Amino acid sequence: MLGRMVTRRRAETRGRLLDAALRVFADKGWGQARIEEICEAAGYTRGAFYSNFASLDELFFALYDDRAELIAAQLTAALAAPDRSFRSVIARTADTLLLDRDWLLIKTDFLLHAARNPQVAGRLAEHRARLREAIEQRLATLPLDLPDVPGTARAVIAAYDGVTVQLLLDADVNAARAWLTELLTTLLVR
Amino acid sequence: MLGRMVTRRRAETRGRLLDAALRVFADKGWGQARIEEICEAAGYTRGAFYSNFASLDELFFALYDDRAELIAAQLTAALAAPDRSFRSVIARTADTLLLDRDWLLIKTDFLLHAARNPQVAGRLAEHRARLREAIEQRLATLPLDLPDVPGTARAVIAAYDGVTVQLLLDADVNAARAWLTELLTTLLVR
DNA sequence: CCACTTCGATACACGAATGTATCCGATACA
DNA sequence: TGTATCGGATACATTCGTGTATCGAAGTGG
Repeated sequence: MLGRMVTRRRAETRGRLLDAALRVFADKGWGQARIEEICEAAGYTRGAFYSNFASLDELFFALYDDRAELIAAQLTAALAAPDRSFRSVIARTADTLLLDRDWLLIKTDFLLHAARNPQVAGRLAEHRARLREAIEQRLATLPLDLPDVPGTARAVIAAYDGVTVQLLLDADVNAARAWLTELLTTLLVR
Repeated sequence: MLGRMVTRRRAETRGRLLDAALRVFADKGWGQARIEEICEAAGYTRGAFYSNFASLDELFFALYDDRAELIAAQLTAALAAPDRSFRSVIARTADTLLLDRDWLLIKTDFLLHAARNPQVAGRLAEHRARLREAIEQRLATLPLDLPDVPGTARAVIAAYDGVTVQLLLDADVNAARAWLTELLTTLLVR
């Protein structure tokens, strides 16, 4: 299994499994997702799964890492773009962070797992640190004269997490974005 | 099973099962908690369980309702007590809301379940509505001259949810309380 | 104090999900 | 195009958790 050559067919299968897993995990939750269900959603049988992953956890971790990477890149890009006002920074940040409810579901599953397994928590902490750092750097460049940039960055993340809960419950992405925008404005403009 | 007489022994068993379930659910999570493990933690076998509950879900819902009731009562009491300053209101609110990390773990499990099952969401919405209402009423009596009381109440809840995530990750209750206090102060005093 | 009820323990049957071993078709490469 | 390797399907054994049926003991009321 080590140093295995990655053929085109193999990469294709792996990709389809990951895509299907995203849907199944979002739908059923990590704990209730079944290997067979993911395979079925991807159009394979369990043979394909065990040929590509050792366990469901391995698949979940791979999926989480992929997406976390993607989100971090998107946020960094959104923050790096030039802006007229910091209000537009806020708006774009809110849009970027609240793109995908499925991802929030999976992320929350992962959060719970991390909360119960300290060794898993590291992966999540790393991801959050990246986001926080990107936010801190952007905050420092805003014409806001903030007394406590790290604290403000943490407040931004807390607001994000708080609005995430709201979005998970009412599934209204637009309302959540407006709400996050309002919260961030309150936190930053005072 | 309907209209069953509740003997002392029965109430005792049910109570022990609920206590044990709280620990097991907090430890393993709803999806991974096994009936047998709960019975073992309570000092019974599965016979006792099936004599008192029809399913694990029924037990979980009973547990959730009990605790939600308790928390709501605690918060209402904390908010009702007379205070010199609103800063002390904030501090006591923060203390009340962040008493018990186990409860936060279970509540988050429930949140995820509600996010995926609209019919379950009602229970949670009801609980949250009670908390929000208690907060709104208290906010109205504070000498703060808030322009948007309902909005501020929602912001308070968002801050609570945001800090909850932080507490789940680093398990530092004192830090979380200080942090929530700071956030609430920022939101209210401006 | 005895008969009767209830509660929880034990034993059993069943179903679901997993992981592995094996096989065959597909794919890459000479 | 022939051949060797790889990838996924299939079948099987096994484990784990559930739910039910039954039994004995503790508790209850007359």
